[in-house]
Parts: sequence; C-alpha cells; structure tokens
Amino acid sequence: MPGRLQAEIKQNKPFPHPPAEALLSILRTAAVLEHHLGEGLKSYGITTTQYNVLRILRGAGQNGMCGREVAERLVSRVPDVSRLLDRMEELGLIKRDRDPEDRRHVTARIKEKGLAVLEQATPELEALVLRRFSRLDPEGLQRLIAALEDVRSVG
Amino acid sequence: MPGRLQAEIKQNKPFPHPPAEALLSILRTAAVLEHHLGEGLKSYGITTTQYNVLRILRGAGQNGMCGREVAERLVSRVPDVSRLLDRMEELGLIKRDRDPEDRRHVTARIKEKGLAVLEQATPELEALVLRRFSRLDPEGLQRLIAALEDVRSVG
DNA sequence: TGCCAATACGTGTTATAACAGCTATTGTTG
DNA sequence: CAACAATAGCTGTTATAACACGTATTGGCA
Repeated sequence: MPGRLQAEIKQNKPFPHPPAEALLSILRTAAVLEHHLGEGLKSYGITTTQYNVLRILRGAGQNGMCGREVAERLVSRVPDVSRLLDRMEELGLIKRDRDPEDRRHVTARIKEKGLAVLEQATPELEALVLRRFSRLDPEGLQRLIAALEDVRSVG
Repeated sequence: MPGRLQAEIKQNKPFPHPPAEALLSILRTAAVLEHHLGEGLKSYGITTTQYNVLRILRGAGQNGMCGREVAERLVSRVPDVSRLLDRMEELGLIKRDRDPEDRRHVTARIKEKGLAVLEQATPELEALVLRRFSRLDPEGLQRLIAALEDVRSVG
C-alpha cells in the first residue's frame, strides 16, 4: 500500500523516512481538525481559540483569571492575549476588571453570554470529536496520546 | 499518573474522556512542532509554508506547477496561493510564467536561490525531526501514522 | 528610602490568513 | 457559432498572528 497521506497531498515519491511522514501526519491531521472545529463553531460566531478561552475561564469560575494565566493554559501559544480578550469583551462573552490587590493584573471572568455560547456549542463539538475518533478503540487512543506525549516531551 | 498534558496546560480537572484528550494532544503537538520548525527556518528567512512550497516545486522540476496544484499538495489548506507565491517571487525563490498552452494557468518554478535555501535548511530540519521522534521505535511510528490516518479518514 | 529588575499589560506595526467577489480564458452544449 | 458554465488566478477587505517596544505597578535589595 502506497500510503494514503501521499495520495492526500498528491505526493508520488515515497517518504524518505517514517519520522518525516509522522511529522506531516500530525501537522495535516491538526489542520484538518482545526478546520473542522472552526466550521462547527462558525455558527456561534467564535473561533477555536475563543472557545478554549471560554472553557478556561469557566473553569476559573468567579475568581477569574489574569491574562498571563489564560495564555499559559491555551493549547497553542498566543502572544497577543490582550487583543484576544479585547475582542471577546466586545462580543460580550467576558468582562475584565483591574485587580485592586495588584494593579498590574487584569482579571478576566466569563459572562452569562459566554457560558450560554459554551453550553450551546459544546454538545455539537463533543459529537464531532467522538465521530472523529470513532475508529480508534480505547487502547489505540491511549497509545496515540502517549506517542504524542513522547514527541512533545523531547523539547 | 495525572497525565502530563494536563500539567502542560495547567488543567486540574481530569479530561472528560479520552477522545477529547487525544484531540488536544494532536492540536498541541502540532502547535509545538510548527513553532519549533518555524524557529529553525527563521534564519533562512522563510516560513514553514514557504518551505513546503519549495519542496513541492523542486519535486515538479523544470515542468513547474500551477498554483492550484501547489495548493492541493500543501499540508494545510491555503486559500490565498496567489499572494503566497507573490511573496516567494519577490524573495527570488521562485519564478512564474503564464502558460502559453492554457493562458489561465500560471506555472511556478523553483529558482536557483530557492534550491539553495532548500539544500541549506533541509539537513537542519531533518535532524530536528529525527530528534523529535527519537523516543518512538519503528513500530510506534507506524502505529502513530496509522492512528492519525484513521482520524483524518472519518471526514 | 531610592533604585532597579521583574511582571503584566497595552500599543504600533507588519505580515499573513480568511473570505468574498472579479476578470480572463477555456471548454461545452444547444 | 453563441451563450454559458467551469477553471485559474487576481484583488479588496477584514481579522488575526507575530513581533518589538512602551508603560504602569510591584517587589527586592543596597
């Protein structure tokens, strides 16, 4: 079998070595998933990054969280959290207040509208994710997770 | 073990279910790899997307390739190939000529400078990739590739 | 206390991604 | 052959990512 990723990106030559194929597999799969998730969220008017921020802030509850903490918890590094939160505040999804204890911090909290969007969008995303991974059994999932963990932990 | 991805993104609660963890693993790993590759390419003045285009055009040889074909072969979907190729032409990496056979097509070809950049950058990237995947044995690599293939092929 | 580094944000700017719409060229079909 | 659809590419615009730098606030230390 010539490998389906080769067909997907219309590559004729065989891959020089498996690590390169694995690399491309990861990048391409992530691109596909990101695109798919983005499409699913489009009707809610938010991006995947914004969805993640909402989940993070919901997890923080009424205490809220400052911008740096949000940035640390994001899946992919975002060097411009200020304006990301700006936009979300404009959309009415979150609010921000300067922390009176340490006036350098700005504490962000999720608002009702943000919670509502999260609750509406999540079931759809869950279903989407379940379908995506439906061909992998529990053991396959764990192996996949562990392998990716190995890739990241090399640094 | 509480799972290292949870520590990485400072998540305290356990993941609701393995597919969600797998999804985040893929997205996060891709982000890390993309960033890492981007850093490696920075000294050559090109992005990972441009590097991919150079590889694609080198593969096409003197026949070159039209923009639509390049787009199809890219790892992640790029809806704006015209300006991507614009920039690469400005950098002197490629050249473009309108195809006299079918004047709708614009055939792109790699230039000497593009080949030179490719030859300089590739060994560094290869080393980087090999190190990244060094903790996976051949079987682990094949399983990873197959699992990601399963995820993509659900559509 | 006064200086200085560190921290957390904000801002300015450029580059690129994403989306929609437009033009030129070719193929198709009545 | 004329009209029309399909294809390939370009352009305009907005939004976002990425980077560098500036500002306010705090904490540490001589």
